Amino acid sequence: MTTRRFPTQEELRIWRDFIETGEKVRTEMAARLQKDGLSTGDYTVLLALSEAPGQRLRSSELATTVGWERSRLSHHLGRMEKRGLIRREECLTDNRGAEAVLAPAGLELFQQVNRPHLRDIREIFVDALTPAQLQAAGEIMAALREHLARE
Amino acid sequence: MTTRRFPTQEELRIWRDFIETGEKVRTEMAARLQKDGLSTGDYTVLLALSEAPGQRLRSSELATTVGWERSRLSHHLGRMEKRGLIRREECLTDNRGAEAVLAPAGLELFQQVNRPHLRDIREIFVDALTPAQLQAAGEIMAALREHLARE
DNA sequence: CGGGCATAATTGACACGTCAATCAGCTTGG
DNA sequence: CCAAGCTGATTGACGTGTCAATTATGCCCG
Repeated sequence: MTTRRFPTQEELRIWRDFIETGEKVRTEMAARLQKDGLSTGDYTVLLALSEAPGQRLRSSELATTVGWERSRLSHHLGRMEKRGLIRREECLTDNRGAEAVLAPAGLELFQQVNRPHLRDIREIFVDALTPAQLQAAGEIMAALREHLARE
Repeated sequence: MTTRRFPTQEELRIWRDFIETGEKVRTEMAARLQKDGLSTGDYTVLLALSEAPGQRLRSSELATTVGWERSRLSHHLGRMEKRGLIRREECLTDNRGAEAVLAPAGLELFQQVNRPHLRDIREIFVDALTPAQLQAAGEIMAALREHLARE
């Protein structure tokens, strides 16, 4: 069987659904977090730091942990530092390096926001799907990711 | 049975997978389109206009067609107009109104990019999934969307 | 040792998205 | 008819993301 060159109408519809629904879900979650003064990026960084030993991480480790490009992280840390959520320290073992450290204000805000955020995940995502759909979603995401990685 | 307040570890893992994988897929597609000089937003607008009668649409219709907020569309059309991909015309039946019209350069670029883009959808998305997964993906997106709408 | 390359991180320029404010023109009820 | 309010669209400010260039340091090999 030859590989079809183009997607069918139905495949296209699902692709667009995938993109648009993903956008809507992210937007909704971003709006909810925003009410507590955090962007999704802020939350991601605070979560990673709060789980790190000493609540600090090298910039590059943090970047791979959250799956961001270096420069994106650098810009984001700059904004978070300005707001007092984190601070930066020099790395003792590598003078090129920098460490991001969770600041008290950042920790407090994170703790304040975390439970409501988890509830929102349940409300927006988990409660929308049957257990079978949830599992299928996990498998689909894994398949997409794997496929992307091998290109 | 009482509703659990927080997601389980597994549910949380799937949520994060959903967000991160979606981001990776969109980023990959955006990078491919970018090689031809289009953002995903550009493509969305060009597609909608190219399918519209007279290749023109009122701003507000265009906004609902692509599912964007007005101001987002307005900014985007401004950028596309500057590049000569579209132009704006006044609306005859409503003096407040504006119409976006596909410009020749926009049509040409869209036609040039469309087939490669469709191939990319197949490569990145359709080919990564089994037919069953694809169908499941469609159902999952529908469920999420429906759930969001009824909040 | 030291020149050249790799790596850590930042920066600047620019595209993008959201929010709140604004402006102009339509519409309607007293 | 006209003031009040609604609607279509734009704007400015700001946070965010990407790309390319830059800075500074580490490291390796000749």
